[in-house]
Amino acid sequence: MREVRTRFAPSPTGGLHLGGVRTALYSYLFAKKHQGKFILRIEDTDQNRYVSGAEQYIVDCLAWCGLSPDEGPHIGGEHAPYRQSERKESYKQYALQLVESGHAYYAFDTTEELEKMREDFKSTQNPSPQYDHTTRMKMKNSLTLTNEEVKQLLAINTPYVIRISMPANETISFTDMIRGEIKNDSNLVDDKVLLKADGMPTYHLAVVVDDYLMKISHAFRGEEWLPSVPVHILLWKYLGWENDMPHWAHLPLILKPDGHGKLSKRDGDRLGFPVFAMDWHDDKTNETIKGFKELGFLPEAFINLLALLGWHSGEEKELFTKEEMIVAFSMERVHKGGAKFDYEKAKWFNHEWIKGLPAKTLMPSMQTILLSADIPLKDEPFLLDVITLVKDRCVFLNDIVMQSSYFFQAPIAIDFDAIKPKWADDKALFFSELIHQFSQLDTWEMQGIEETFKTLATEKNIKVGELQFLFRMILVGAKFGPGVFDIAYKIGKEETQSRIQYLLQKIGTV
RNA sequence: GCCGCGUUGGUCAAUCGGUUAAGACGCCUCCCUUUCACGGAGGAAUGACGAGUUCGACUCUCGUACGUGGUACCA
Repeated sequence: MREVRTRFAPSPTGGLHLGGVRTALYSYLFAKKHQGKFILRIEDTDQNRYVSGAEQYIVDCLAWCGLSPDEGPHIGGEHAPYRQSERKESYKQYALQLVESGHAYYAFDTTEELEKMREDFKSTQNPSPQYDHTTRMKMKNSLTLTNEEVKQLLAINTPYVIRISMPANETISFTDMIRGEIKNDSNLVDDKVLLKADGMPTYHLAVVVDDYLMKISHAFRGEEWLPSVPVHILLWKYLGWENDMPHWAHLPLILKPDGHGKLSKRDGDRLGFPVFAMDWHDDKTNETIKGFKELGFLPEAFINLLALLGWHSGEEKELFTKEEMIVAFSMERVHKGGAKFDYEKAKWFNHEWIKGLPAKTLMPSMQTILLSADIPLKDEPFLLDVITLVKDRCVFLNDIVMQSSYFFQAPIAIDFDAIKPKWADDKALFFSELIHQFSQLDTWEMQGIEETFKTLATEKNIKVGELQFLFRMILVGAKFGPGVFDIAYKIGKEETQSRIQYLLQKIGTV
């Protein structure tokens, strides 16, 4: 069996969305499962849609997800270059080879002439006429022109494209790894442009040539490519590479959670969740579109949730590390139907991952987040303890700010509305007495704090629970966080006393 | 319009001819906790429709409906 080589071949036109990352992920998992190589190829054949910075962004996203390619434009490899714009010259010879063998032809039609043809042949039965076996003989191309005329046009540098000549009455079939045998009628496929007027290949030519040259064994891509497979199959055949053709797999689409359609880049803002792996800044509109990374997703959770969107191991397990996925993954278990993206489930994956990872692993990223939120951090052992205490309450990494800031500074806002109904003179007395009793403590240990608190409550004949609630409001300022005695212990005796003192003063004035 | 692909609870999904049709997310109830979570125990909710094959169909076949993709010198 030949070496497994998969590729991820995005166009650098903007942010990398969920579907793209998933295609990369499946390609990566499949390659790694079979001890193969995962290649990144940049398909920048469309000059008009090219966006500078997008390529580096793609590389960064893959790195963040832990899907680093074995070969690619930024690292090289034996089949370099990996950027199609840099391979421009090599495509033309193949296009010419096809003209030579009669499987392709020159077409000189202008945009206007093409539009006119579409207009002329338009009917209710056929609202979108194609450049195909029914119309090609009415157009301006090397099939309708004499050899002399063609030579003439070429000699005076008339712009031209090279189109594939789709055969009539052929059934083109192939086996898709996910969907099984798929048949297409060649009559229904148009004469796709292979080489554009600017000399660049279209996707159709480029993908075949590069997959061949780069020895790709398995080609995965989105389901939207299914209709053009016949063109690609024929190209492999006409170029004489049939035996080297990769195994195809067309991945199901990721759909919008509401309404209908393929999940698009614009759905993010509209529906309030990210669709890009990382923040994407659009220079044209000067807008930044939020990414999963910046929103506080762990890369482990991100690829985990993506993997399960269209693939299922067959077991009940849902949480997978990348290594586990490599072992469990198989193309046979990828679904045929599209999946609607569910952000709630995505959050659940992240929450599970945060709960599952040790505080130490989480610390670097959480530290960065806290620092950028201007939280006055203490030493690392202290931070580590705090993270251990609160991480289970964080759905996003960024939640650490809200969940832990009161460990580092007195609460900025106190929910007095929640306190007042429960406040009374005996409570005030209790807390001022508590400050005093805490002062008597030789050591500041959790057990001692709790005992002191409860003994005093019993003495004063006040329900412990009620006092604990108030104590929480004093220390945290709101109704959340871990056990109050944990918090008091962690922030220290002085700070605890000072927060009680502060409230005692404040409560009289509000 | 035509062509391709698809269709199990609201969502992700198991099942590969015989089950009370798993499990997860979300939702609801209760327990734990006078906080927010976590955790625990329960609950509601499903085979698009119609034929056919078969002793038996969610599973196979066909049709219909619906969804989705394509129908570019974009990928």
